[in-house]
Amino acid sequence: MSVSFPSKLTSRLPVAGVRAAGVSSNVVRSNPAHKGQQTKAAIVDAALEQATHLGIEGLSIGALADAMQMSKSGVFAHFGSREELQISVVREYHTRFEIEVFYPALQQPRGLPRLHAMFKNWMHRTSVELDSGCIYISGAVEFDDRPGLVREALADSVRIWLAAMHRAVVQARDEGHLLPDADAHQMAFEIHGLILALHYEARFLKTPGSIVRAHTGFTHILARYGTGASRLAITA
Amino acid sequence: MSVSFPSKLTSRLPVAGVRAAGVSSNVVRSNPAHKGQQTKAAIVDAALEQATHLGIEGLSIGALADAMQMSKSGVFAHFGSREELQISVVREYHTRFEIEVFYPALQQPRGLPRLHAMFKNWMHRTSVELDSGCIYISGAVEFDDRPGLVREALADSVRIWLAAMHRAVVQARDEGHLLPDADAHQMAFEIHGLILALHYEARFLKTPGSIVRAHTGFTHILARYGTGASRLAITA
DNA sequence: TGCAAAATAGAACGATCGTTCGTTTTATTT
DNA sequence: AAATAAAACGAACGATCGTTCTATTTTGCA
Repeated sequence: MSVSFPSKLTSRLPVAGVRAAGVSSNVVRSNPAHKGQQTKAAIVDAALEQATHLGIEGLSIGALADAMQMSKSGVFAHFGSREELQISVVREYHTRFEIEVFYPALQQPRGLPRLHAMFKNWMHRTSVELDSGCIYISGAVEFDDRPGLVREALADSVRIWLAAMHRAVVQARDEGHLLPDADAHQMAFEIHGLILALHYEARFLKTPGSIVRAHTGFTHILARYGTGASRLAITA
Repeated sequence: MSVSFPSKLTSRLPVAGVRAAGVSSNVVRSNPAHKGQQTKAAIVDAALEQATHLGIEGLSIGALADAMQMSKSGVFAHFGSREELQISVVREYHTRFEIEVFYPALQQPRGLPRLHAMFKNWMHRTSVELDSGCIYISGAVEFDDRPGLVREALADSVRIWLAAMHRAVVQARDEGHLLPDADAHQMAFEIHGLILALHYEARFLKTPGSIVRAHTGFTHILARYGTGASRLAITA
Protein backbone atom coordinates (compact mmCIF):
# COMPACT_ATOMS: atom_id res chain seq x y z
CA MET A 1 0.00 0.00 0.00
CA SER A 2 1.17 3.54 -0.61
CA VAL A 3 2.10 5.92 2.16
CA SER A 4 -0.63 8.37 3.07
CA PHE A 5 0.47 11.98 3.48
CA PRO A 6 -0.88 14.36 6.07
CA SER A 7 -3.43 16.55 4.40
CA LYS A 8 -1.30 19.68 4.78
CA LEU A 9 1.19 18.39 2.29
CA THR A 10 -1.31 17.33 -0.31
CA SER A 11 -2.78 20.83 -0.46
CA ARG A 12 -2.54 22.63 -3.76
CA LEU A 13 1.00 23.50 -2.81
CA PRO A 14 1.60 26.96 -4.19
CA VAL A 15 3.52 28.18 -1.17
CA ALA A 16 5.37 24.93 -0.65
CA GLY A 17 5.97 24.69 -4.37
CA VAL A 18 8.24 27.69 -4.31
CA ARG A 19 11.00 25.92 -2.49
CA ALA A 20 10.75 23.04 -4.92
CA ALA A 21 11.33 25.52 -7.74
CA GLY A 22 14.58 26.52 -6.09
CA VAL A 23 13.92 30.13 -5.21
CA SER A 24 16.04 32.00 -2.70
CA SER A 25 13.96 32.02 0.46
CA ASN A 26 12.72 35.09 2.30
CA VAL A 27 9.21 33.91 1.78
CA VAL A 28 7.90 33.53 5.28
CA ARG A 29 6.79 36.91 6.45
CA SER A 30 3.76 39.02 7.38
CA ASN A 31 2.32 37.16 10.33
CA PRO A 32 -1.45 37.05 9.85
CA ALA A 33 -0.54 35.43 6.56
CA HIS A 34 -3.88 34.68 5.01
CA LYS A 35 -1.90 32.36 2.75
CA GLY A 36 -2.82 34.44 -0.24
CA GLN A 37 -0.21 36.93 0.84
CA GLN A 38 2.30 34.18 1.41
CA THR A 39 1.80 32.85 -2.07
CA LYS A 40 1.94 36.33 -3.52
CA ALA A 41 5.23 36.98 -1.77
CA ALA A 42 6.55 33.71 -3.13
CA ILE A 43 5.48 34.66 -6.64
CA VAL A 44 7.17 38.04 -6.38
CA ASP A 45 10.27 36.28 -5.14
CA ALA A 46 10.32 34.02 -8.18
CA ALA A 47 9.47 36.95 -10.45
CA LEU A 48 12.41 38.93 -9.13
CA GLU A 49 14.68 35.99 -9.82
CA GLN A 50 13.32 35.87 -13.36
CA ALA A 51 13.59 39.63 -13.82
CA THR A 52 17.24 39.80 -12.79
CA HIS A 53 18.05 37.39 -15.61
CA LEU A 54 15.74 38.43 -18.44
CA GLY A 55 14.85 41.95 -17.43
CA ILE A 56 11.59 43.41 -16.18
CA GLU A 57 10.18 43.36 -19.68
CA GLY A 58 11.24 39.75 -19.96
CA LEU A 59 8.84 38.79 -17.18
CA SER A 60 6.31 36.26 -18.38
CA ILE A 61 3.33 35.07 -16.41
CA GLY A 62 3.42 31.72 -18.15
CA ALA A 63 7.05 31.05 -17.28
CA LEU A 64 6.37 32.28 -13.78
CA ALA A 65 3.49 29.85 -13.41
CA ASP A 66 5.72 27.00 -14.49
CA ALA A 67 8.38 27.94 -11.97
CA MET A 68 5.75 28.16 -9.26
CA GLN A 69 4.01 24.99 -10.38
CA MET A 70 0.81 26.95 -10.57
CA SER A 71 -1.67 27.81 -13.27
CA LYS A 72 -1.28 31.02 -15.24
CA SER A 73 -4.62 32.31 -14.02
CA GLY A 74 -3.69 31.49 -10.46
CA VAL A 75 -0.58 33.62 -10.69
CA PHE A 76 -2.35 36.34 -12.61
CA ALA A 77 -5.14 36.68 -10.03
CA HIS A 78 -2.70 37.99 -7.45
CA PHE A 79 -1.85 41.04 -9.50
CA GLY A 80 -4.65 41.73 -11.95
CA SER A 81 -2.25 42.78 -14.66
CA ARG A 82 1.27 42.19 -15.84
CA GLU A 83 2.13 45.81 -15.16
CA GLU A 84 1.14 45.46 -11.52
CA LEU A 85 3.32 42.37 -11.29
CA GLN A 86 6.25 44.33 -12.68
CA ILE A 87 5.68 47.13 -10.20
CA SER A 88 5.58 44.61 -7.37
CA VAL A 89 8.94 43.32 -8.49
CA VAL A 90 10.39 46.82 -8.48
CA ARG A 91 9.07 47.41 -4.97
CA GLU A 92 10.50 44.14 -3.76
CA TYR A 93 13.91 45.00 -5.20
CA HIS A 94 13.71 48.37 -3.52
CA THR A 95 13.12 46.68 -0.18
CA ARG A 96 16.00 44.27 -0.60
CA PHE A 97 18.30 47.01 -1.80
CA GLU A 98 17.59 48.98 1.36
CA ILE A 99 18.18 45.96 3.54
CA GLU A 100 21.38 44.86 1.88
CA VAL A 101 22.95 48.15 0.82
CA PHE A 102 21.52 51.09 2.68
CA TYR A 103 20.71 50.01 6.23
CA PRO A 104 24.02 48.21 6.91
CA ALA A 105 25.86 51.36 5.88
CA LEU A 106 23.93 53.36 8.45
CA GLN A 107 25.74 51.40 11.13
CA GLN A 108 28.95 53.07 10.09
CA PRO A 109 29.75 56.50 11.55
CA ARG A 110 28.42 59.28 9.38
CA GLY A 111 30.86 60.81 6.95
CA LEU A 112 33.44 59.03 4.88
CA PRO A 113 33.15 55.62 6.56
CA ARG A 114 29.44 55.50 5.83
CA LEU A 115 29.90 56.71 2.27
CA HIS A 116 32.55 54.09 1.71
CA ALA A 117 30.31 51.38 3.14
CA MET A 118 27.53 52.44 0.80
CA PHE A 119 29.84 52.16 -2.16
CA LYS A 120 31.14 48.75 -1.14
CA ASN A 121 27.67 47.34 -0.49
CA TRP A 122 26.49 48.79 -3.77
CA MET A 123 29.40 47.19 -5.61
CA HIS A 124 28.64 43.90 -3.97
CA ARG A 125 24.96 44.01 -4.96
CA THR A 126 25.89 45.02 -8.48
CA SER A 127 28.40 42.49 -9.60
CA VAL A 128 29.88 40.17 -7.04
CA GLU A 129 26.90 37.91 -6.93
CA LEU A 130 27.71 35.82 -9.97
CA ASP A 131 24.23 35.66 -11.40
CA SER A 132 21.41 38.16 -11.04
CA GLY A 133 21.96 41.62 -12.47
CA CYS A 134 20.86 44.91 -10.93
CA ILE A 135 17.32 45.89 -11.82
CA TYR A 136 18.06 49.56 -11.27
CA ILE A 137 20.58 49.33 -14.09
CA SER A 138 18.86 46.99 -16.49
CA GLY A 139 15.51 48.64 -15.89
CA ALA A 140 16.92 52.05 -16.75
CA VAL A 141 17.77 51.07 -20.30
CA GLU A 142 14.59 49.04 -20.67
CA PHE A 143 12.37 51.94 -19.73
CA ASP A 144 14.23 55.04 -20.79
CA ASP A 145 11.97 55.23 -23.82
CA ARG A 146 8.93 53.46 -22.39
CA PRO A 147 6.57 55.63 -20.35
CA GLY A 148 4.19 54.16 -17.81
CA LEU A 149 3.76 53.20 -14.18
CA VAL A 150 6.66 50.74 -14.18
CA ARG A 151 9.05 53.40 -15.33
CA GLU A 152 7.80 55.76 -12.65
CA ALA A 153 8.10 53.18 -9.88
CA LEU A 154 11.61 52.38 -11.04
CA ALA A 155 12.69 56.00 -11.31
CA ASP A 156 11.25 56.77 -7.88
CA SER A 157 13.27 54.00 -6.25
CA VAL A 158 16.44 54.97 -8.03
CA ARG A 159 16.05 58.62 -7.09
CA ILE A 160 15.58 57.72 -3.45
CA TRP A 161 18.79 55.76 -3.46
CA LEU A 162 20.80 58.35 -5.35
CA ALA A 163 19.51 61.00 -2.96
CA ALA A 164 20.72 58.90 -0.06
CA MET A 165 24.13 58.69 -1.68
CA HIS A 166 24.15 62.43 -2.19
CA ARG A 167 23.21 62.96 1.45
CA ALA A 168 26.11 60.78 2.52
CA VAL A 169 28.47 62.89 0.46
CA VAL A 170 27.16 66.10 2.00
CA GLN A 171 27.55 64.65 5.46
CA ALA A 172 31.10 63.64 4.71
CA ARG A 173 31.80 67.19 3.68
CA ASP A 174 30.15 68.54 6.83
CA GLU A 175 32.29 66.21 8.90
CA GLY A 176 35.38 67.71 7.34
CA HIS A 177 36.26 64.54 5.46
CA LEU A 178 35.89 66.32 2.14
CA LEU A 179 37.05 69.70 0.92
CA PRO A 180 34.63 72.49 1.83
CA ASP A 181 34.02 73.38 -1.80
CA ALA A 182 33.48 69.80 -2.96
CA ASP A 183 30.59 69.54 -5.43
CA ALA A 184 28.42 66.82 -3.89
CA HIS A 185 26.31 66.22 -7.00
CA GLN A 186 29.37 65.95 -9.18
CA MET A 187 31.00 63.51 -6.83
CA ALA A 188 27.84 61.38 -6.66
CA PHE A 189 27.71 61.39 -10.45
CA GLU A 190 31.25 60.11 -10.71
CA ILE A 191 30.65 57.41 -8.12
CA HIS A 192 27.55 56.33 -9.99
CA GLY A 193 29.67 56.01 -13.10
CA LEU A 194 32.07 53.65 -11.37
CA ILE A 195 29.22 51.35 -10.37
CA LEU A 196 27.83 51.37 -13.90
CA ALA A 197 31.22 50.64 -15.43
CA LEU A 198 31.69 47.82 -12.98
CA HIS A 199 28.33 46.34 -13.88
CA TYR A 200 29.08 46.67 -17.57
CA GLU A 201 32.56 45.22 -17.61
CA ALA A 202 32.05 42.53 -15.00
CA ARG A 203 28.67 41.23 -16.12
CA PHE A 204 28.72 41.76 -19.86
CA LEU A 205 32.36 41.74 -20.89
CA LYS A 206 33.45 39.46 -18.05
CA THR A 207 36.58 41.55 -17.67
CA PRO A 208 38.59 40.21 -14.76
CA GLY A 209 39.62 42.60 -12.02
CA SER A 210 36.71 44.97 -12.53
CA ILE A 211 35.99 45.17 -8.84
CA VAL A 212 39.51 46.36 -8.14
CA ARG A 213 39.12 48.89 -10.97
CA ALA A 214 35.97 50.28 -9.40
CA HIS A 215 37.52 50.48 -5.98
CA THR A 216 40.63 52.15 -7.31
CA GLY A 217 38.38 54.64 -9.07
CA PHE A 218 36.76 55.38 -5.75
CA THR A 219 40.09 56.17 -4.15
CA HIS A 220 40.88 58.47 -7.06
CA ILE A 221 37.65 60.36 -6.54
CA LEU A 222 38.46 60.59 -2.88
CA ALA A 223 41.92 61.90 -3.63
CA ARG A 224 40.26 64.72 -5.51
CA TYR A 225 37.50 65.64 -3.10
CA GLY A 226 38.94 64.45 0.18
CA THR A 227 41.00 66.23 2.80
CA GLY A 228 44.29 64.90 4.03
CA ALA A 229 42.73 63.39 7.14
CA SER A 230 40.39 61.26 5.07
CA ARG A 231 43.07 59.39 3.17
CA LEU A 232 43.82 56.75 5.73
CA ALA A 233 40.23 55.96 6.56
CA ILE A 234 39.79 54.35 3.15
CA THR A 235 42.75 52.05 2.93
CA ALA A 236 41.43 49.95 5.79
CA MET B 1 -8.64 60.28 -66.38
CA SER B 2 -6.12 59.60 -63.66
CA VAL B 3 -2.48 60.45 -63.98
CA SER B 4 -0.33 57.54 -65.03
CA PHE B 5 2.87 57.07 -63.04
CA PRO B 6 6.14 55.96 -64.54
CA SER B 7 6.49 52.27 -63.78
CA LYS B 8 9.37 52.84 -61.38
CA LEU B 9 7.08 54.44 -58.88
CA THR B 10 4.35 51.88 -59.05
CA SER B 11 6.76 49.05 -58.29
CA ARG B 12 6.22 47.13 -55.11
CA LEU B 13 7.88 50.00 -53.30
CA PRO B 14 9.95 48.40 -50.58
CA VAL B 15 12.88 50.73 -51.06
CA ALA B 16 10.75 53.80 -51.59
CA GLY B 17 8.54 52.76 -48.71
CA VAL B 18 11.29 53.34 -46.23
CA ARG B 19 11.25 57.07 -46.63
CA ALA B 20 7.49 57.07 -46.20
CA ALA B 21 8.01 55.37 -42.85
CA GLY B 22 10.20 58.28 -41.81
CA VAL B 23 13.52 56.59 -41.33
CA SER B 24 16.76 58.50 -41.18
CA SER B 25 18.29 58.09 -44.61
CA ASN B 26 21.67 56.56 -45.42
CA VAL B 27 19.91 54.05 -47.60
CA VAL B 28 21.47 54.59 -50.97
CA ARG B 29 24.74 52.73 -51.04
CA SER B 30 26.55 49.76 -52.57
CA ASN B 31 26.63 50.66 -56.22
CA PRO B 32 25.70 47.54 -58.19
CA ALA B 33 22.58 47.66 -56.05
CA HIS B 34 20.69 44.61 -57.12
CA LYS B 35 17.76 46.21 -55.32
CA GLY B 36 17.61 43.30 -52.94
CA GLN B 37 20.60 44.79 -51.20
CA GLN B 38 19.02 48.21 -51.25
CA THR B 39 15.88 46.91 -49.64
CA LYS B 40 17.88 44.97 -47.11
CA ALA B 41 19.83 48.07 -46.19
CA ALA B 42 16.58 49.96 -45.79
CA ILE B 43 15.21 47.24 -43.54
CA VAL B 44 18.31 47.29 -41.37
CA ASP B 45 17.99 51.04 -41.20
CA ALA B 46 14.42 50.79 -39.93
CA ALA B 47 15.38 47.93 -37.62
CA LEU B 48 18.12 50.02 -36.05
CA GLU B 49 15.64 52.80 -35.47
CA GLN B 50 13.33 50.29 -33.78
CA ALA B 51 16.14 48.74 -31.76
CA THR B 52 17.34 52.05 -30.32
CA HIS B 53 13.89 52.56 -28.83
CA LEU B 54 12.81 49.09 -27.74
CA GLY B 55 16.12 47.29 -27.52
CA ILE B 56 17.60 44.57 -29.67
CA GLU B 57 15.35 42.01 -28.03
CA GLY B 58 12.41 44.28 -28.72
CA LEU B 59 12.92 43.88 -32.44
CA SER B 60 9.87 42.39 -34.11
CA ILE B 61 9.66 41.29 -37.71
CA GLY B 62 5.95 42.07 -37.80
CA ALA B 63 6.37 45.63 -36.60
CA LEU B 64 9.29 46.02 -38.97
CA ALA B 65 7.16 44.84 -41.88
CA ASP B 66 4.52 47.41 -41.00
CA ALA B 67 7.06 50.21 -40.88
CA MET B 68 8.45 49.08 -44.23
CA GLN B 69 5.04 48.54 -45.75
CA MET B 70 6.10 45.04 -46.63
CA SER B 71 4.93 41.58 -45.75
CA LYS B 72 6.46 39.75 -42.83
CA SER B 73 7.78 37.01 -45.08
CA GLY B 74 9.26 39.59 -47.41
CA VAL B 75 11.26 41.11 -44.59
CA PHE B 76 12.13 37.75 -43.14
CA ALA B 77 13.52 36.40 -46.41
CA HIS B 78 16.37 38.88 -46.32
CA PHE B 79 17.77 37.44 -43.11
CA GLY B 80 16.59 33.90 -42.71
CA SER B 81 16.18 34.27 -38.98
CA ARG B 82 15.48 36.86 -36.36
CA GLU B 83 18.90 36.32 -34.85
CA GLU B 84 20.58 37.17 -38.15
CA LEU B 85 18.49 40.34 -38.33
CA GLN B 86 19.65 41.31 -34.86
CA ILE B 87 23.26 40.68 -35.80
CA SER B 88 22.83 42.83 -38.89
CA VAL B 89 21.58 45.62 -36.69
CA VAL B 90 24.61 45.32 -34.43
CA ARG B 91 26.93 45.45 -37.43
CA GLU B 92 25.16 48.48 -38.80
CA TYR B 93 25.46 50.27 -35.49
CA HIS B 94 29.14 49.37 -35.41
CA THR B 95 29.61 50.98 -38.80
CA ARG B 96 27.81 54.16 -37.84
CA PHE B 97 29.64 54.36 -34.55
CA GLU B 98 32.93 54.23 -36.39
CA ILE B 99 31.82 56.89 -38.82
CA GLU B 100 30.41 59.27 -36.25
CA VAL B 101 32.68 58.70 -33.27
CA PHE B 102 35.93 57.05 -34.20
CA TYR B 103 36.99 58.31 -37.64
CA PRO B 104 36.38 62.01 -36.96
CA ALA B 105 38.57 61.75 -33.87
CA LEU B 106 41.39 60.39 -36.00
CA GLN B 107 41.59 63.77 -37.67
CA GLN B 108 42.78 65.22 -34.39
CA PRO B 109 46.48 64.99 -33.58
CA ARG B 110 47.32 61.86 -31.66
CA GLY B 111 47.50 62.18 -27.93
CA LEU B 112 45.23 64.18 -25.70
CA PRO B 113 43.39 66.10 -28.46
CA ARG B 114 42.36 62.84 -30.10
CA LEU B 115 41.36 61.24 -26.81
CA HIS B 116 39.29 64.27 -25.96
CA ALA B 117 37.62 64.21 -29.37
CA MET B 118 36.76 60.55 -28.88
CA PHE B 119 35.15 61.33 -25.55
CA LYS B 120 33.15 64.24 -26.93
CA ASN B 121 31.91 62.32 -29.94
CA TRP B 122 31.04 59.40 -27.72
CA MET B 123 29.08 61.68 -25.40
CA HIS B 124 27.27 63.11 -28.33
CA ARG B 125 26.29 59.73 -29.69
CA THR B 126 25.22 58.59 -26.26
CA SER B 127 22.88 61.24 -25.04
CA VAL B 128 22.67 64.45 -26.98
CA GLU B 129 20.49 63.02 -29.66
CA LEU B 130 17.18 63.31 -27.86
CA ASP B 131 15.74 60.01 -28.95
CA SER B 132 17.58 56.82 -29.81
CA GLY B 133 19.66 55.21 -27.09
CA CYS B 134 23.03 53.58 -27.47
CA ILE B 135 22.84 49.94 -28.46
CA TYR B 136 26.22 49.20 -26.92
CA ILE B 137 24.76 50.18 -23.57
CA SER B 138 21.25 48.80 -23.81
CA GLY B 139 22.50 45.64 -25.49
CA ALA B 140 24.93 45.00 -22.67
CA VAL B 141 22.22 44.64 -20.08
CA GLU B 142 19.95 42.78 -22.46
CA PHE B 143 22.54 40.14 -23.22
CA ASP B 144 24.68 39.90 -20.13
CA ASP B 145 22.81 36.74 -19.19
CA ARG B 146 21.79 35.61 -22.68
CA PRO B 147 24.40 33.63 -24.59
CA GLY B 148 24.37 33.38 -28.37
CA LEU B 149 25.61 34.92 -31.57
CA VAL B 150 24.01 38.30 -30.93
CA ARG B 151 25.81 38.64 -27.63
CA GLU B 152 29.08 37.72 -29.29
CA ALA B 153 28.63 40.19 -32.12
CA LEU B 154 27.79 42.89 -29.63
CA ALA B 155 30.70 42.12 -27.33
CA ASP B 156 33.10 42.03 -30.29
CA SER B 157 32.06 45.51 -31.42
CA VAL B 158 32.26 46.94 -27.93
CA ARG B 159 35.67 45.44 -27.32
CA ILE B 160 36.96 46.92 -30.56
CA TRP B 161 35.81 50.35 -29.51
CA LEU B 162 37.09 50.10 -25.96
CA ALA B 163 40.43 48.90 -27.32
CA ALA B 164 40.56 51.96 -29.54
CA MET B 165 39.93 54.14 -26.53
CA HIS B 166 42.65 52.35 -24.62
CA ARG B 167 45.03 52.85 -27.52
CA ALA B 168 44.30 56.56 -27.52
CA VAL B 169 45.13 56.73 -23.82
CA VAL B 170 48.41 54.93 -24.37
CA GLN B 171 49.30 57.27 -27.20
CA ALA B 172 48.53 60.27 -25.02
CA ARG B 173 50.92 58.89 -22.45
CA ASP B 174 53.57 58.27 -25.08
CA GLU B 175 53.17 61.83 -26.30
CA GLY B 176 53.91 63.05 -22.80
CA HIS B 177 50.39 64.34 -22.25
CA LEU B 178 49.87 61.94 -19.38
CA LEU B 179 52.06 60.94 -16.45
CA PRO B 180 54.51 58.16 -17.37
CA ASP B 181 53.06 55.81 -14.76
CA ALA B 182 49.45 56.42 -15.70
CA ASP B 183 47.42 53.19 -15.72
CA ALA B 184 45.80 53.23 -19.15
CA HIS B 185 43.25 50.52 -18.41
CA GLN B 186 42.20 52.19 -15.21
CA MET B 187 41.78 55.53 -16.96
CA ALA B 188 39.75 53.95 -19.74
CA PHE B 189 37.55 52.28 -17.13
CA GLU B 190 36.85 55.58 -15.45
CA ILE B 191 36.07 57.31 -18.73
CA HIS B 192 33.71 54.51 -19.62
CA GLY B 193 31.96 55.08 -16.32
CA LEU B 194 31.37 58.73 -17.13
CA ILE B 195 29.69 57.82 -20.41
CA LEU B 196 27.50 55.26 -18.70
CA ALA B 197 26.50 57.68 -15.96
CA LEU B 198 25.68 60.27 -18.60
CA HIS B 199 23.51 57.80 -20.49
CA TYR B 200 21.77 56.76 -17.29
CA GLU B 201 21.04 60.17 -15.87
CA ALA B 202 20.30 61.97 -19.11
CA ARG B 203 18.15 59.34 -20.79
CA PHE B 204 16.44 57.63 -17.90
CA LEU B 205 16.32 60.15 -15.07
CA LYS B 206 16.25 63.16 -17.40
CA THR B 207 18.58 64.95 -15.00
CA PRO B 208 19.45 68.34 -16.48
CA GLY B 209 23.10 69.26 -16.84
CA SER B 210 24.31 65.71 -17.18
CA ILE B 211 26.51 66.55 -20.13
CA VAL B 212 28.34 69.17 -18.13
CA ARG B 213 28.70 66.63 -15.32
CA ALA B 214 30.30 64.13 -17.67
CA HIS B 215 32.64 66.67 -19.13
CA THR B 216 33.64 67.94 -15.71
CA GLY B 217 34.34 64.35 -14.75
CA PHE B 218 36.63 64.07 -17.73
CA THR B 219 38.65 67.08 -16.63
CA HIS B 220 38.93 65.56 -13.17
CA ILE B 221 40.31 62.36 -14.62
CA LEU B 222 42.73 64.40 -16.66
CA ALA B 223 43.82 66.33 -13.61
CA ARG B 224 44.80 63.01 -12.08
CA TYR B 225 46.53 61.38 -15.00
CA GLY B 226 47.67 64.39 -16.99
CA THR B 227 50.87 66.35 -16.94
CA GLY B 228 50.98 70.09 -16.45
CA ALA B 229 51.35 70.71 -20.16
CA SER B 230 48.10 68.90 -20.92
CA ARG B 231 45.87 71.09 -18.79
CA LEU B 232 45.33 73.87 -21.27
CA ALA B 233 44.68 71.64 -24.25
CA ILE B 234 41.37 70.59 -22.74
CA THR B 235 39.78 73.87 -21.81
CA ALA B 236 39.51 74.86 -25.46
C1' DT C 1 11.30 41.71 -76.10
C1' DG C 2 11.64 37.39 -73.79
C1' DC C 3 13.31 34.49 -69.95
C1' DA C 4 15.56 33.01 -65.91
C1' DA C 5 16.44 34.59 -61.36
C1' DA C 6 15.53 37.26 -57.56
C1' DA C 7 12.28 39.50 -54.59
C1' DT C 8 7.93 39.85 -52.43
C1' DA C 9 3.25 38.48 -51.10
C1' DG C 10 0.01 35.69 -48.81
C1' DA C 11 -1.65 32.13 -46.12
C1' DA C 12 -0.92 29.02 -42.66
C1' DC C 13 1.78 26.59 -38.72
C1' DG C 14 2.48 25.95 -33.73
C1' DA C 15 3.78 28.56 -29.71
C1' DT C 16 3.29 31.92 -26.48
C1' DC C 17 1.51 36.19 -24.88
C1' DG C 18 -1.81 38.66 -21.32
C1' DT C 19 -6.41 38.32 -20.01
C1' DT C 20 -11.33 36.71 -18.92
C1' DC C 21 -14.62 33.62 -17.05
C1' DG C 22 -16.93 29.93 -14.68
C1' DT C 23 -15.91 26.13 -11.73
C1' DT C 24 -13.74 23.75 -8.12
C1' DT C 25 -10.88 23.35 -4.50
C1' DT C 26 -8.98 24.98 -0.43
C1' DA C 27 -8.77 28.06 3.79
C1' DT C 28 -11.04 30.62 7.37
C1' DT C 29 -14.79 31.71 10.38
C1' DT C 30 -19.02 30.77 12.60
C1' DA D 1 -19.17 20.39 11.43
C1' DA D 2 -21.44 23.66 8.49
C1' DA D 3 -21.22 27.98 6.08
C1' DT D 4 -18.76 31.57 3.85
C1' DA D 5 -14.87 33.63 1.77
C1' DA D 6 -10.54 33.25 -0.51
C1' DA D 7 -7.53 31.02 -3.70
C1' DA D 8 -6.37 28.27 -7.53
C1' DC D 9 -7.56 25.75 -11.67
C1' DG D 10 -8.63 24.90 -16.52
C1' DA D 11 -10.26 26.19 -20.72
C1' DA D 12 -10.74 29.50 -23.98
C1' DC D 13 -10.13 34.34 -26.13
C1' DG D 14 -7.75 37.19 -29.62
C1' DA D 15 -3.29 38.85 -30.66
C1' DT D 16 1.32 38.39 -31.88
C1' DC D 17 5.50 35.86 -32.24
C1' DG D 18 9.11 33.62 -35.65
C1' DT D 19 9.02 30.55 -39.32
C1' DT D 20 7.73 27.66 -43.45
C1' DC D 21 5.58 26.99 -47.52
C1' DT D 22 3.81 28.01 -52.41
C1' DA D 23 2.43 31.38 -55.72
C1' DT D 24 3.03 35.68 -57.85
C1' DT D 25 5.35 39.66 -59.17
C1' DT D 26 9.32 42.27 -60.30
C1' DT D 27 13.95 42.76 -61.72
C1' DG D 28 18.20 42.21 -64.41
C1' DC D 29 20.27 40.39 -68.43
C1' DA D 30 20.53 38.20 -73.09
